[in-house]
Order: sequence, then structure tokens, then C-alpha cells
Amino acid sequence: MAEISRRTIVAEALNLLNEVGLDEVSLRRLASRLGVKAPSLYWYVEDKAALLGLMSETVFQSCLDRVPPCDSWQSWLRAFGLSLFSAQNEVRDCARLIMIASVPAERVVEVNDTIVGHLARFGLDRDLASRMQASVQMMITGWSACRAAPFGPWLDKIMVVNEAASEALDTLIAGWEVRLLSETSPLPTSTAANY
Amino acid sequence: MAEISRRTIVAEALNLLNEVGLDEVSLRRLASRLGVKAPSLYWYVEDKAALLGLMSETVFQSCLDRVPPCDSWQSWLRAFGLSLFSAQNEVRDCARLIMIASVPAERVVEVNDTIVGHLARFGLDRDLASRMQASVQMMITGWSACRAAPFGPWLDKIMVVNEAASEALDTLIAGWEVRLLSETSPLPTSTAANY
DNA sequence: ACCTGAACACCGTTCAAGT
DNA sequence: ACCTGAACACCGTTCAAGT
Repeated sequence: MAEISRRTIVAEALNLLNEVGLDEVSLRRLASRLGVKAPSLYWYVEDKAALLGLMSETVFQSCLDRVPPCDSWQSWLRAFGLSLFSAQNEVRDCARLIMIASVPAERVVEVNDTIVGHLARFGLDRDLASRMQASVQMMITGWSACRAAPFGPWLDKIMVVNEAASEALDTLIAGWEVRLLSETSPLPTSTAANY
Repeated sequence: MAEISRRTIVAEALNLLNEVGLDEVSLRRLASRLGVKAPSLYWYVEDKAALLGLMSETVFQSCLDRVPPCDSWQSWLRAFGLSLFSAQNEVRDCARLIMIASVPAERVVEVNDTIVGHLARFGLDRDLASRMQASVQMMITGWSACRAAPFGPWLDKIMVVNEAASEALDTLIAGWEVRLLSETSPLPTSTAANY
């Protein structure tokens, strides 16, 4: 409807994605929704992959914005994971989108820095925080990817996916907790990595 | 080359996948490699999605076969995760393959039962084992998905992905260990889920 | 500066027709 | 039982040409 710009294109592309799913998102279809022809889009966007990149950046950013203030790295990591999970469940085929989207290198670093910044405020080492954050992201992405896959519905017959995902998230965080404790105060009891 | 069958088609499809990547795998291209035309493939396979399903089943099966005998659920889970990780790194675009492959419901249940069977031999509850196994699968799939994504190379500049993935796997398992211990022998010290 | 029509080289899938 | 050619309805992308 409104005038055409990078922003309106991305917004309309996300609408289209949610309505018809990733396989049906084509430049021709998107263009016609904007009252324009496909080649016009190339004026605003380099590529289809780049457009998908902008879409996934948008989703990721809005997910980051929704993480509430927290009072420990554990609860921040958990809130981040849950926010990511719900964002990926709201946007159709989100995991697949992420996997084919071409995001510029600078944005990847930027996002990582933002997240690490949040965690570092609790006194965590920045490198460790980076790996922690990544582990949460990967696990959540894995869950929502599989849930959105064709076999997702079958998975739901084996377990309650929502609960299993949230339990797995808690478990992962508990693991990081153990790892951190065993580094600062070495315990005689059996902890991580010695089986 | 050899005669054409479901098996040879899937095998050649995997070769093609590794050579040209998922985006370039087309029925026409695959058929021409087999000395045949695209419509012929429909005699052996229902669909492109079904073909991708057979391909991902093959990969998964060979990954399961490579898990060595272990003497604890922890080490089995770790070996399983590592085997999955290397399988997914060997087969190009494997994670994306999994996400669009249509696998029959029975096979999903079968695979889950197989894995749970392995874990149950260490005395684990079958439901718990199922969720544990799934958490490992999801996390590993997440890692290899992101590494194969267009931004994968950028990720590698932030951290050593191989090491980070294996560390995350260990951490997840450590988390399950804590969870199990705190259930059987409740401890006064802070463990999972109470932050 | 922005948009278009026409074209190129592809797709997955169907189906009547061949052997 | 197995394979084909021809067709259908699409793709992403390029580019000369328009305003």
C-alpha cells in the first residue's frame, strides 16, 4: 500500500511469509502485493538472499528488545532463550529463514556484542559469555527448526515439545552454572567433564 | 551408472548434494546423472520432499551406526552428539536437508525408540531419555545449521565453532547430570531451576 | 531516481503415449 | 513394469527501454 522503501518491503515480506510460508515467498508475489513488478525490488535490495537477511535481522532484533531486565546471568540467558523461542514460533519457517538468509558480517558481530554486553554486566568473562549465548541460540534454533520441519507434528506425539524445549534450556543453563562453579571453587565431587 | 532403484537414486542424490549443495540439487540434474529423465524418478519416489526424506534417513542411520559402545549414559550421549555433529558436517547442507525432508511418522518413532533403548540400558527412565536425546539432537542440529548458514564463516571469527559446539554438548550433559542427581538425592546446595 | 516488459535459464510435477 | 516428450505454471535475475 504505502510508498515503497526498504522498510516497507521487509515488513510486507514478513506478512507474506506468515501467510504463505517460506516456499511460497517469491519476489513476483511480494512485488504484486506492493503494487509493483518484481524487477523493481532490485532497486532497493541486492538479492533475494539479502532480503531474507533483512527479514531475519528484524525478527532477531525484536526478540532482543523483548528480553526483560534480569538480576542474574542465569535468568537473563533463560529469558533470552524463551524470547527467541517464541519469536521463532511466531514467524513461520523462521529457522529455515535464518539458515538461508545472508546477514552481513558486521551485524553478526554487533548482535553478539550486544548480548555479551548484557551478560558481562553480571561479571562474566566476555569469551565465555559469547559461547554461552551461542549455545542457547543454537539449541533454541534447533528446537524450533525441528518443530517447523515436516516431521515436527510427529515429534509432538513423542513429547510435549514446548515443555521439552524449556526443560532443555534450563538444563543447559544448569550445566553452565556447574561449569562456572567448578572453575572458581574446585570441588571433590563429580561434576562436568569427568566421565 | 548401475541399474536404477530407490537405493541407487538416494546414493547418487547424496553424491550430488555434496558436490553442488542443496540449492543445486534438482530432479532433472539428478536424473541426468543416472542416465535417465526427470519424470522417471517419480516411478521410484513419491516426491522431491520424499527423496530428501530418504536422504536424511540415510545420513541419520549411518550416524547412529557409528556410535561406539559406551559404559555410561553420559558418554553414550556425548558420543551420539559428536557422531551427529560430524555426520552433519560431512554432508553438505545437512541441517537444511533435515528441515525440508519429509520423513514418515513411523521412522521418527523408530529412531527415537532405538536411541532410548541405548540409554535405557543404563537405567534411565524412558521418557527422560527421550527428552535428553532430543535436547542433544536439537543442539547439535542448531550448531551445524548455523555453521552451514551464509553467516557461518562470520561466526567462526567470533569463536572456534568446533570447540564451542563440543563444549556446549558437554555442558548440556553436565546439566542433565545435575538434574538427575538433584532428583535422586536432593541437595541443600543451589542446583538447577532455582534462580 | 524509479519502474517496466521481455527474455534467459531454470524449477517440480503431471500425463498421455510409447516399449 | 518402466521410461519419455511435451506441457503447465511457476522461479530468480538481467537489462535495455521508458518516465
